[in-house]
Amino acid sequence: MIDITLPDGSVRQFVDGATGFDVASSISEGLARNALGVRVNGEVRDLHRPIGQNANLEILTWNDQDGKATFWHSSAHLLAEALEALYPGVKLGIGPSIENGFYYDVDLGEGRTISSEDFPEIEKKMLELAKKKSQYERKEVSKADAIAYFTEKADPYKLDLLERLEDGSITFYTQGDFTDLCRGPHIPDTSPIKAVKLLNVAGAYWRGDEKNKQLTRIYGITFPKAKELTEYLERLEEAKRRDHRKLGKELELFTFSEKVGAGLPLWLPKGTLLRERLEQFLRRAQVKAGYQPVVTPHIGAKELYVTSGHYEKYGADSFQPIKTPNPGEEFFLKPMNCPHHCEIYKSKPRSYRDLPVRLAEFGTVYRYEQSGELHGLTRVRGFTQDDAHIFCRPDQVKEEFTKVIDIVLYVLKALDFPDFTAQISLRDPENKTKYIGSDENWARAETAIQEAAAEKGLNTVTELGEAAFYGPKLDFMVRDALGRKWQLGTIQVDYNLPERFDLEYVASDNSRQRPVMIHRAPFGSLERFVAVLIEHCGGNFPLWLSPEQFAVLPISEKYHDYAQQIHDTLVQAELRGTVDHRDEKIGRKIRDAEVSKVPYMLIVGEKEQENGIVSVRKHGEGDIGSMPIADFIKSFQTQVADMMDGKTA
RNA sequence: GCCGUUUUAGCUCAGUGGUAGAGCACUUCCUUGGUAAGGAAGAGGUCAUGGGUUCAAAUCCCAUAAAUGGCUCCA
Repeated sequence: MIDITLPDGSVRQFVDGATGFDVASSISEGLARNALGVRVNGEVRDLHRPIGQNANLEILTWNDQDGKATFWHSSAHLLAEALEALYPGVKLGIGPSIENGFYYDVDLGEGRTISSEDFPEIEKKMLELAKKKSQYERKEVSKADAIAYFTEKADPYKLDLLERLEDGSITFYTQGDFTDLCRGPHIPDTSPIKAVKLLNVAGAYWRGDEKNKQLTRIYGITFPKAKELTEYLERLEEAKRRDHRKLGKELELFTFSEKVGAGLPLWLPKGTLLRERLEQFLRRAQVKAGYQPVVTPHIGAKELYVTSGHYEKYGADSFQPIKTPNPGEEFFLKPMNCPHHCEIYKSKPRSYRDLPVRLAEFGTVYRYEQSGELHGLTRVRGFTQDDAHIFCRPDQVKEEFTKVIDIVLYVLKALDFPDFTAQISLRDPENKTKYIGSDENWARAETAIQEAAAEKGLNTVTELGEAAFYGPKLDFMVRDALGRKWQLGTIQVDYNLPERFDLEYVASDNSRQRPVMIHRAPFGSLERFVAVLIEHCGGNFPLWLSPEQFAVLPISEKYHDYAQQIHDTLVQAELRGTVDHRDEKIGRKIRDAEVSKVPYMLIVGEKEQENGIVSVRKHGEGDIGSMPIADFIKSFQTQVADMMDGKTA
């Protein structure tokens, strides 16, 4: 008999050959029906594989991320089965599950292609195969047998994979007429796959190496219920509607010009208002947190980057040097602000009493990103970091880290990103030599980060080996309104630059000590942040950020003077907005203001002019009644203050 | 950077080897209208750029650029 411990802590006994399915059945018939797999002591396995030992066991269903992954991985096999049926001789690469769905890399052979026009036929085939309720059967095979099988099948990619696998660890999975080399696990049979949608076809190199042959990658997603597929497709549509590239154009926030150059955004007046509001917001918070604003040039002499080490590492892949009439003199566009800030630190001797020194700059930097990487505002070649560098003593790292976390949390709250996690990136403990800085300092900083994050109650994920070579870091990953993940703010400890720039402070014992440097950017970059914000709020910005907070809409030109008067009063109260002077009917003016997502429309005609009031219409909600202008201002300001948590106007 | 796709008016997009199209936006006029599109007229294009094939190219071919979906990359 084996003892099975369930997630609620209860322990049940089963016969030796018992499977996850038996455990699920003993709990409830419904659970057994919906079970897709099991997690045995943390390892995801097939539902029908004997457990074979005492274990902590969890039944995985569609509601579990690992359950979904298993479902999608099994769907990838189903796709492969369908492709083999429809495209005889197709060679298969790999077919994993991904965050939303799965893909399979295939080699169709010379002259054959698949396009989205072929999807319906493949989808139909998949559904037809799924209905057969074929079991996914696991079989352990010897390496020799496996090689024989795929040699027979003439599948070079599977043979390539097999070369790297050890005998004794090889398993095959078979469903219907299809057998694949696969570690598993899989769902019990194909029947729960009820809704299938192939999404995309793209090229991908075998093993991600461009020297290898390019395979056709087919992306798809499946669901146990047709309704869920419909909802998923609706979410994709919504994401398209919210695409910052589309909204950026429609709301006149930013543009690109081929003449100016790829990846170099031009901020339009409304986008600039938005961006400046964000800057101002953070600048105020930073002043309160003891930061000192600085300004540094957009270029730096080559020597600066030789010292920082960036010349050696990135020089050849960057924008190339700017030459001067003076032979041999070279400047680089700055790819980051840190070296300049190091030089500011060095501008005078620093005492331990002076630390921490916190230098902040909205610094515009230029990086020559690969042409295929450019994407709207999220990946550009010129962008502005909300950068700051904190130079502190090693014993201050934790406190400084905590304070930076406070700023990031403040930003996320004010901008309405309630759902986020923090990723702590530490050294790879197996490979300490590839990192710069003393073991002691690393240990200290890593502990400091973990403690600071824990004390702030952050929901964290720790990744070993993800640290930069120069120090550990903490990245904030937000989830937007559509549930997509974005990396935004970052906090990084740096032991490298203080060393390279020979930064020092005089300690209490008059010795020279090395400060620790902390890089941090709560937004990451203004470009990227604005892009994420646009998609998060679908262009309906928080009131305090909205480039155009109100539009005064006169009923006819007889009320233009009164409308202008209202506008001027609001501008005096530091609200931003316009008067719609066009010779159009009120319905038209309202429609246009709604489309451009203006939060408040103030309609003025005879009635308003006589009584000295405005009729207020709220975006997306409609008429909310008439009031004196002072009342409107007051309610407006209260709303803004609430959003900012009363800390900033 | 690599592979695929795309590029026609300010925007969104039709279109065909033989005189360049629509809707919206824009300009002017009519209309002075009360909570999501009033009417009419007009103006606007080297069909991304450069080559080639052809009697004839926006259309077919090649190159370049940019955008886009992926891959690789991201100090």
